[in-house]
Amino acid sequence: MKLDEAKIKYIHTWGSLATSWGINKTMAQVHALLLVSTKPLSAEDIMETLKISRGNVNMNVRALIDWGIVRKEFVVGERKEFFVADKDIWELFKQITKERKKREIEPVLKVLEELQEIDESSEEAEQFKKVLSDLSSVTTTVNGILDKAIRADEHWLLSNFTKMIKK
Amino acid sequence: MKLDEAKIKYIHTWGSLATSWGINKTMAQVHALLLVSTKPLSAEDIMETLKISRGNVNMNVRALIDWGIVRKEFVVGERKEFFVADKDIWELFKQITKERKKREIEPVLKVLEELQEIDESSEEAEQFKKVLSDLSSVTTTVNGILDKAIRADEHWLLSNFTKMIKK
DNA sequence: TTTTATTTTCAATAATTTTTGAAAGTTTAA
DNA sequence: TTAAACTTTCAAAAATTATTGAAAATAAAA
Repeated sequence: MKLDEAKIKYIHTWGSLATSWGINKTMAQVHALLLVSTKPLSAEDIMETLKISRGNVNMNVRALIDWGIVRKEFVVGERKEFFVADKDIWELFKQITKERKKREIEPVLKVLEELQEIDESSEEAEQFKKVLSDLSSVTTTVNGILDKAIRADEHWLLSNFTKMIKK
Repeated sequence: MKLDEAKIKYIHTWGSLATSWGINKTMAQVHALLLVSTKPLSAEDIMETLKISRGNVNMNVRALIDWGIVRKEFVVGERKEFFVADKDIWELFKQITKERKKREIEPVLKVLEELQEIDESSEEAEQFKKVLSDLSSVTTTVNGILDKAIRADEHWLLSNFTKMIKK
């Protein structure tokens, strides 16, 4: 396979995969494009490569900046803005995990807690409370594990974690 | 809060949350309904409670069965089918993890591998291959951790895992 | 200043995904 | 068999989500 062909294929594949994780396709493609680019790209560059409008580029680039996985970069002698994605994949993984935790797991926990306040003690009410409390318990545990992963360093994850888990 | 009110709130909240994980809202609501129901429910029951059409119930119930988190159950003296969701939340977590791994993580790994076959060795090509190999590496590691989690038992996760991770 | 370059916004439009509901298919009972 | 009870399918409609593009806003240069 030729390099440019592979890059395009990667960008498009990443976009499709994103959909199943509830992530906008174009947002994933913009990130993929920046990730495999050797130099900072302007809004025009992104528009041309992905064949999307200026407004769309603007919205998605800002969403990526908001997620903390893309940043603006100034290029000497250029007035317009350029964008880059950090090439450190472990950092990327940590950042995405951190954001999804905050945006999606923590709100779940909050709702589950609220719901447990039921002033009823029938058999049925108890069963419902048990389901909620089990949901909280598993979610809290997963949340805790992700916290540790975020604080860990790459080497630790890749070697020790795997070994420890094996048991 | 009153029990029925809390159940309805739980069902609706779960539906909204599902959207951000790329899961159909109604599918999540049907599952939530079955999870907090004390008895098996028929298609009619689900239609009435969630105010959705017969076709919609059928599609989503079958999707849930396909995910392995809902099953048919026969009720004596009744001709039609009834459905139940397993109340074991740890099992539910494991089953969902298993399915998402198979449906979403493993295809990513496959694509990443394919893409690495580039017959070019420029500086740029090497950098691209590095990104792909790092993506593979992190994804493989996560996949492995999830494998262990699936094989583990609840008690192990809730106590030991958390302690081990703390280090 | 004023002009020019660039970014942002957002209503309108397009694309995608979900839902409906009626017809076709299947199963059980009479 | 035939009829009734129930389930499945799927094209059309509705709902949701994403995208466009031109106008407004902002920032830098003349």
